[in-house]
Amino acid sequence: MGRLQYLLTPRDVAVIRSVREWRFLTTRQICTLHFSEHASDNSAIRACNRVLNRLRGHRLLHRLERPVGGVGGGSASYVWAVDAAGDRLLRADPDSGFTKRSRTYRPTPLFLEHTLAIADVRVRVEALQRAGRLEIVQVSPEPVNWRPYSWAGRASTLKPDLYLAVWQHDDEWHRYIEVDRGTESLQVLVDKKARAYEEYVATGIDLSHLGVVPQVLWLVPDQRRADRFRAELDRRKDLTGRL
DNA sequence: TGCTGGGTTATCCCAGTCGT
DNA sequence: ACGACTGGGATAACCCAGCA
Repeated sequence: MGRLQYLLTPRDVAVIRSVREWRFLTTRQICTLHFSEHASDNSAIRACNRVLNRLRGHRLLHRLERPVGGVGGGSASYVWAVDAAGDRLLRADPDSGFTKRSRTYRPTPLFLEHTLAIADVRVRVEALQRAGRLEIVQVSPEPVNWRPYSWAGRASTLKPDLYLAVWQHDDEWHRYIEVDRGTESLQVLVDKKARAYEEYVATGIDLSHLGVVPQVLWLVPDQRRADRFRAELDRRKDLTGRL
């Protein structure tokens, strides 16, 4: 690994770190995050592909089988994960924060879609920052953003999909983000997830640590799902729904 | 159902630039 | 001079929508 380190540019390492941090990223997402300085989108995507294939050649990154389907026509982007050498590289750096070994595995399509959707939120926020619309203060994926807490004498862990703090319009916004792909039943969503948020906020942990109580942002596929989610939330008399 | 056009993305190839 | 990187044209591969 020692020699390989000297063959890598800071951008190479940043790409590997990003992929490890978000578990899976598409070529397009990596391009938006790390190849924004090119003259055109075409140049950026070409440069991105070259770098990704070079990293794949060193077994730093692993490319998943080409996913069939996709939105809006065209072949879907490749999906990337960290390969064995990339994982060793990150763990060799004590400052990277990655200490546990990450094994390459074949994710289920549902898990992959959900993970990529979360990463997509992060990429879109990055694009908004570049456009000068906001300033990212903190963005934390799982498991960094997990919040252990104790409720009614039982130990639990709040597991948001994403934690986001941004500076916008002279105000700092804190949000827990839940990305719903419409695949889980609304009852489960409300009874497990929404209830967990209410319990966690009631402990007052965030208020004492952050000085604020972040709201929960639920991202749903369409308006119909949003309406049904709201109705399901309103049916629970013990949930305030103000989060 | 099969064909066609249009849109998107990946890849190949060549030329130019830059650092060593 | 050489290798690595970058930019851009051309083209292949793939999917979707519309139409007969």
